[in-house]
Amino acid sequence: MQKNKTITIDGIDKKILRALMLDARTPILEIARNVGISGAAIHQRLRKLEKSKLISGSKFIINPKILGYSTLAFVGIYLDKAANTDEVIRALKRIPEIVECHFTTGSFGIFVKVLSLDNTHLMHIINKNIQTITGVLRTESLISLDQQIDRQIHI
Amino acid sequence: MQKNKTITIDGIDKKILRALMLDARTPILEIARNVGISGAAIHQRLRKLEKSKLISGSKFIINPKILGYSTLAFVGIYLDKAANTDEVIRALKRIPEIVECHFTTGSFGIFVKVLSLDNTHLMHIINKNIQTITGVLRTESLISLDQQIDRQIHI
DNA sequence: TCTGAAAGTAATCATTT
DNA sequence: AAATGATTACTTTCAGA
Repeated sequence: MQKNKTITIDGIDKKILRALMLDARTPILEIARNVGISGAAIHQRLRKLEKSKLISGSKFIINPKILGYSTLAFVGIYLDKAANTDEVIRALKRIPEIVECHFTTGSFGIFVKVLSLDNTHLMHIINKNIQTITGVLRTESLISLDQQIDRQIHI
Repeated sequence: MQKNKTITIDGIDKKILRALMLDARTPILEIARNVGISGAAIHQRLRKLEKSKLISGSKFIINPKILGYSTLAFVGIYLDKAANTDEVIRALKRIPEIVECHFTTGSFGIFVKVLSLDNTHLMHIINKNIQTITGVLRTESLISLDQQIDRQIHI
């Protein structure tokens, strides 16, 4: 168990975070001008926020559609009572189209988010890659026809 | 409908993308040294990748746990046949704890991802904020006990 | 598509409040 | 603890190969 110290963030921290949550390459000096302190001060605040682990990193966001990945699906995976869950997770990690994987409450044990080229490709991933894992009983799919919201927690 | 031109990316583009997908503030010159071309050339390639929309932006990633958001849940929302879906989506956008929202195939019409402080808070969001929207019949929740995979499409 | 040079910006550090 | 100005390293743009 990790003990995460709580942190107090003021209005300046919020402005810094809001700018960088939208665009990780927002110029520091632009933020500095907006909040009225020096670039070096913004930097020190960023280091503090990173140290507190409130900022867990930064990423360039890739648009999967440009690579032909047009189908997004959620797949619930029902596991055998005797299934070795660690083994199942390890097998799921080896499927690159799986971008999220959760242990969940409810009827299925594992819930994954899958990016695929099309429905045929999705079917292949489910039938050939997921269903063949030892311990997997059956799956239930939900295809996202359109995503309306994609954001982070509000600060 | 948006027409996205397909793009050819070579090994250098892949190296650039892989570095920046892991850390959006990786120095361009560090990448330049790794791949053996100038910083200016990396820059031009980045502009090409942005223009193609393969790169759809960059973000600082906030760790919700540090802000006390320890419960992640997926909620399936069943809609009335007569529901005004645009109205429902608009109402969902006003709930800041909803970070993803999808129109989906299958029994429920809408599927959302919710970040909440704890189970009590989640219950409040479902009962007071989601169930009260006109057109919403009932909901079905799935709580993520542990997330094992969180990544982007493999390049 | 690449390079090297020039101008602007980021990151670090010693120092001050 | 949080800010600043100076210094070094990096990013960005541009003319030209």
